[in-house]
Formats: sequence, structure tokens, C-alpha cells
Amino acid sequence: MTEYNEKQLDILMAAESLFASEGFDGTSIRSIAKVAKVNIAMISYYFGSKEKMLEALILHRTSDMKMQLDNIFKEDLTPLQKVERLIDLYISRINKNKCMYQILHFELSTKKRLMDMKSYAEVKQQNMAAFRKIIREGQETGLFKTNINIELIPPTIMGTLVHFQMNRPFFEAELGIKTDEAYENYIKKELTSHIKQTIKALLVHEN
Amino acid sequence: MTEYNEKQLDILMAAESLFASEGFDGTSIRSIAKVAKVNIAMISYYFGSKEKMLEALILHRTSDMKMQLDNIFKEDLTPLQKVERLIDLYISRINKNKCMYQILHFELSTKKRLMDMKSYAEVKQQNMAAFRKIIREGQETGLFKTNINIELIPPTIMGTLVHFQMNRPFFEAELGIKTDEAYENYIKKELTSHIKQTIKALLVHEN
Amino acid sequence: MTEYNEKQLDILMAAESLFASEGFDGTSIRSIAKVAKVNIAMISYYFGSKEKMLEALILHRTSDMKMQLDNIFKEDLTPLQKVERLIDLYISRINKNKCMYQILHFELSTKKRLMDMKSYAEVKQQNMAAFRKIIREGQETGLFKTNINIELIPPTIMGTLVHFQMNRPFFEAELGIKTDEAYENYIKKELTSHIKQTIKALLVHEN
Amino acid sequence: MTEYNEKQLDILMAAESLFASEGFDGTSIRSIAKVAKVNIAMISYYFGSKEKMLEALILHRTSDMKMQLDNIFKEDLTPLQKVERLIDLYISRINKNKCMYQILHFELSTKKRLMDMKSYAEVKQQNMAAFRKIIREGQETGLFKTNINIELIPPTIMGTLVHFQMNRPFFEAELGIKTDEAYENYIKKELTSHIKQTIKALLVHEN
DNA sequence: TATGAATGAGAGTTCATTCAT
DNA sequence: TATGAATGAACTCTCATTCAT
Repeated sequence: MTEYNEKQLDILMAAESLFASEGFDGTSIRSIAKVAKVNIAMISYYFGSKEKMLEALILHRTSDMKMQLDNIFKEDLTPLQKVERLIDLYISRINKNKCMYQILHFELSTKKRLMDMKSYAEVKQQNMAAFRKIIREGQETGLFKTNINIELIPPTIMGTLVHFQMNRPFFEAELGIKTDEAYENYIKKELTSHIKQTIKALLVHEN
Repeated sequence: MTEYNEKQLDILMAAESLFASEGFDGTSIRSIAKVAKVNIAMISYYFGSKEKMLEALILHRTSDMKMQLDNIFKEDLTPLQKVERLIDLYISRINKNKCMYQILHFELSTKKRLMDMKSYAEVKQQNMAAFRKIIREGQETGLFKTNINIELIPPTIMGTLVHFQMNRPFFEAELGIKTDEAYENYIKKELTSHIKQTIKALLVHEN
Repeated sequence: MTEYNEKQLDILMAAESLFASEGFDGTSIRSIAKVAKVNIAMISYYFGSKEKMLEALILHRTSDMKMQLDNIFKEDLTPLQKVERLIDLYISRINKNKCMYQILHFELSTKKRLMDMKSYAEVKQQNMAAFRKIIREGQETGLFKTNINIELIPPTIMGTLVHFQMNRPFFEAELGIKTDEAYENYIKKELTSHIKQTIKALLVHEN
Repeated sequence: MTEYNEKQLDILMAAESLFASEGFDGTSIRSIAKVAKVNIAMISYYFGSKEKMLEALILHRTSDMKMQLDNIFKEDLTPLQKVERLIDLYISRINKNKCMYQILHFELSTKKRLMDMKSYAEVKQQNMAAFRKIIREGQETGLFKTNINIELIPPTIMGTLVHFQMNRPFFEAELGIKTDEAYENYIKKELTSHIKQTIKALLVHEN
């Protein structure tokens, strides 16, 4: 949870944006330095290396994510309401951290990054654990079906959302959406609603 | 639909594998040449440039995908059976072309590849069209619900599957899977079953 | 004085044009083959190498030049008339062989071409000899001044002409000339006249 | 008029010498780096690219040339003396900047260098203007002939000189000159004298 | 005789990083 | 602490040439 000074944050934000749009290997530290308006040597100087800066960036962002779950459990909600709240949380988080998810999504899939992904793994484990807890709760009270594979619920939610984000040009054409705003709106309304409907159909006995 | 000779295919397959695991920018033509056991100059010689080789690769693979849909419509199946067949087709296709999907997934998401993605877009449009047709058929016969967003069904299927593929290390740990074979098996059985169950829950009225 | 077949001549002419405009090192055998519409391997096959083709080209063109001098001496002309005829011959020859002179001009000045320039040197020696002969003739008959450096007359003629050719963009601007035709015309009239006037002033006593 | 540090000047001088003897395309940046005893990457680092370095070199040298003309007009000389002084200036300048003239001479004649030659063109225009001014002055005072093409005087001077420089091997043989020193001496004495005599014969009425 | 396929060498350029200050 | 200068390594691509047919 190291604290970064302003220049360091400039670098991280420039890197985040560039890594997301150009990929890690496709981004040179020169371009990062240019966007962040700092000296080229600063990156190695502050973070040690390009790779270590990526680690720092991921750590920085994922540590943000960690402490948002607990609130859901504090309120007095039905299991289904909790699931819906969790879906809302997912979507808003991914929307907010689009760039970071883009990076994670790709970098995790290449075998060469041997970096310390513990932090991110923890976030995912927490999510999984939260889901498991809520669903078991719903199953115990007889609200939720029991013949379901709990571990595959989060990938259904996340996967649908991420797929929709990453194939944006296709869906823009398919759905006749033209502006950034309209796309974000579609996600917030239609896609969110669809995902909730899907998970609900999977979990809850019909009427 | 150009035909390639053996060496050209060697190059394309080496590139496919490396691009998938290292990314386009992370892969040097030297490493491709090494894996394909050809001279470095061959890549430029055959394909013009690294970038054009990627285009050729994508074209080569996506043109493969195009002609597999029709069979489903020829058989005499219920709409639900057709949907399930379609899901099977998706999964086997993605499993078979893991590398290409990995590449497409990333390259499509970076803004810089302006290459001709028509071929791939057509495949996706065909898939979407197939789904639309089947689901409308099911709706007309009263089997399927009508309050669903058809366009978001394919991303649900694809997204779930791709997410599971790309976060493999996490799910391996979470599910205690250790071998490649076991992971593939899990996809073929549990994940396939989960996706079918999900889509069915979404489409069909509970009895 | 080897005879070349049609394809070989195509190659030589393509090479001549490209060498003149792009330089020897700036011209690839690929581009020559393209312009000449022959297979790339033909150049090495016919001429042995790129360098040897240049030699062949120079030999081919300079051997053309060799046999044009004698006529002047056959006619019954005054020494001054002979000088003027020689100047005309120079200018028409350089105009006709612009490309070759451009090439020679450059290639001769780089130290690295160790090629056999005998043929071209012979042409120059012949020219020099012709001049010497004519001027001595004029001096003996008292028509020409005797305090002149005969060896420096040819470079004065050639130099003026070549300089005008090679700084064409500058003189076009300076003289307000806009078309190829007008430039050629200027050479044929004004420049030729100027050179003759210059040489005459140098050689002949003002009456 | 940018100032260059020592290493940059090393590079420029190495490049000048190599470009002159090998041509631009015939010179690799590796060889420049070797001669200048700097790292290969320095050339791109300092000048951006090989081509830009050539531009920098030309600009550097031509800007030197610009400010040498004025002195002639300050002194109290007859028009003929001024012409002779101008010829001396030309010759010494070309002798001093042999390499640069060699480069300019060739690069200007290939169509592909679209670089900013303004600086050099200005030098030439200044020269032309100086000549025009002096000759008109001589014509007005009745010293110089009026039936002459002023624009063609500079190319006569320059052309003769350059031709003599570029065909050095031929003239060495023809004149029996064997050393660098002797050749330079020949230029300073015989050639200079010949050019002056030529221009004088062209301009001035005999005795 | 003629050629498409293939190649090693080398081109210019950019890279992440280090070093002296 | 901060940075401009500098660098070796690696990059993609093109070169003239050769070889098997």
C-alpha cells in the first residue's frame, strides 16, 4: 500500500491508459514518459523497470478494489437482492476500471508474466467466496436451486460483461449504437438487466 | 482462401502459437522463424511483413470457421436441441481454435490494428443470425420466453467460456485441477453443462 | 562489343534510367527487374552481378560514343569551324546520353568503383587528342592564340554543360523555364551559343 | 545555425567524408559510427535519422558559406578585379568544401531527396546576384561587352572547376600529376589562371 | 536456357536501461 | 533527488545472390 507522489501517479495513469490501448509490449517507456510529461529515466528510477512498473500499477489498482465487498453483507437484504447488488458492484467496478481490466485480461493470459498476482487473485477469491456464501444462504432457505455449479456463476457474469466490452465495435454495429455515452448506457441498463435476469433464471425457481 | 505450402503453414502455426502466448508485439519474427524452423527472411518473403502475416493468419483461420453452421439447420430438431447443438459447436470451435481466439480477443481490443476484420465479423454475424433465427422459431411455437434480449445470448455463452479459458490459473487453483486434460474435461462436461443450463433457464419456461 | 539480346537490352535500359535517377546504391535489382519486366534472377544470370551489369552498361554506352569523331576531320573546314562542330558534337552527345553521363559523373567520383573504365577513358583521350590537333592546327596558321592551356578547354566545355544539367532546378527557377522542352531548347540555343562564344573568345584574336 | 557538441561534429565530419567518397546510399550508419568512434544509436539519437543527418550536414556547411560575399563589395576595385576576386573565392571555397560539393552535386541531381535545399539555393542566388551586379557595373562603364549571357557565367566557372575535380584520375594521367599536393597546386595556379583568362576573354574587349 | 524459391548478411531504427552529474 | 546523455541489444525488413529444377 505504498503511497505514490504526484509524478509517480502521473506515470502510472499514463501507463494504464497506454497499456490498455496498445498492450504492454506495444507501449514504450518513451511514450509513457511523453504522456506523463516526465523524464524517460524516471520510470526506471522510480519503479526499477518497465515490468516492475506494471506490477506496481496492478497492485495499486487491485488494492483499490479490495475493500468494497463488506458493505453488502452489512445491510439487511434477501439473498437475491444481495446477488443483484453484487452484480451491480461488478459492473460498476469493471466500468470504472475498464483500462485495468483490459490489461489484466490480456497480461494474465500470456504465460510470460510471472509477476506477483497475489493481490488480484485475492480479489477474485474474495468475490468467489462472497458469491458462495450468498448462494449457500439462498439454498439453505430454499430460495435457490441446488443443482447449480456455484464456481461458474462469477465467470458467467464477468465473461458476459467483458466480452461485451471487448467486442464493442461488433456490438455497436449490431445494435446501432453510435456514441460512447449510448454504449455506456446500454451496459448500465440492458446488459445489467440481462445479466441479472440470467443469474436469476439460473438460481431461482420460477414464480 | 489462398492455399499455402507446407513451409508457409509451418510459419502460420508457429506464429499462431506464439502470438497467443506472447502477444503480437511480444513475439519477434526471429522466434517465429526459430519455431517454424525457417529462415528469418522467409516471413517477409512470404507474407510481406509481420503485420500482414497476422492478417493472413486471421483470414486463414476465420475462413475455416465460416462453413460449419448450416448442418444444424438441416436436421430435424426442436429449437432447444438446436440451441444446445449451437452451444456445443461454439465450445468445440473455441477449444479447437483456442490460440486464434486468444489472438483475436486481444488484437481486436487494441485500437491500432486497423486490419481487415471483415472475415471475422462475418462469422460473428452469421452466429448471431443463426441464434436469432432459432430463438424466434422457439418463441413462435411458444416454447421460449419472449422477454429476452436475443443479442445478449451469444455474449453470455462466449463470454463465460472465454473468461474460463483466460483465467485458467485462477480456476485451476479454485477447482483443484492439475492437468491439461482435466481442464479440458472440465470444460467439456461441467462448463458445457453449466452454459446449457444457463441458457435453458433463460429461454424456457420452467415446467 | 558483345551483342545483347532483347531482354538484356531491356535490363540495361531500365538500369540506366534508374541508376541515373536513384544512384547505383539507391537502385535495387528488384526495381530494375520490375521496370524491365524480367525475373530478378536474370540480372545475376546474364551479367554475373549488379556491379558487373553496371560495367556492361558503361561499356555498352561508351562504345557507342567512340566512333563519331572522324567525320569532322574528313570535311574541309577552318579550325574554328572544326572547334564549333566539336562543341556541337559534345552537346548533342551529352544530351542524348544524359543518363549515362549522370551515372559516369557520380560513379567516377566515388573511389570504390574499381571497374574497368578504360573504354570511357579512351573516349576522353580521343576527345582531348582531337582538340589538341585542331587547336595546334589553328595556332600554326596563326588563327588561334598561343598562350592557352589546351588541356583545360574540354573541361570548360563539358563542365559548363554538365553543371547546367545537374543544377537544373536552380536554373529553371532562375531563368523562368517551366517545361522539359523549353529547357532542352535553352541548351540547344543559348547555352550552345554561350559555350561557342566563350571558347572562341579564348582562342581567337579579336579582329 | 544550431550549435553542435563535439561528438555531433565528429559524426557530421565522418558522414561528410564518407558520403563524399561512397555516396549517401553507399554509406551505412555503422561505418559512420565507426569512423566517428561513437555508438551506432547516436546517429538516430542526435539527428533523428540518417536522412535528417544529411540535412543537418548540408545546413551546417551551407550556412558557413553564406557570409563571405560581402567583403568583395566593400573594397575599392575595378569590375574586372572584382570578378577575379569572386573567382578566387569560388575556387578556394570549393577546394575547402570539396566533400560537401561532391555530396551536393550528386544528391541534388537525384530526384528523391526532397529535403530542404533552401539554404543552398540561397547561396547560389546570392552568387548569381553578385555576379549580375558586378557585370552590369562593368557594362555600364563600358569595360565589359554587352552581348553576353550573364546567367551562364557562373556555371562556366563552377562547371570547369567541378569537372576538373571530379575527373581527377583522368587529368592526373593526362597531365602527369602524381601527388595530391601537385594536383591542388595545379588547380591554384593553372586552372585558376585558365578560368580567369576565359572569363576575361568573354567579358573584356581585347587590348 | 531460364526461373521461382530461398537465404545469410546487413540495413536503419527503436528499445529499456544505465551512468555521470 | 532527479535527469540528459549515452549505449548495447534487439527489432523488422530488404538486399544481392544462389540453388534446384
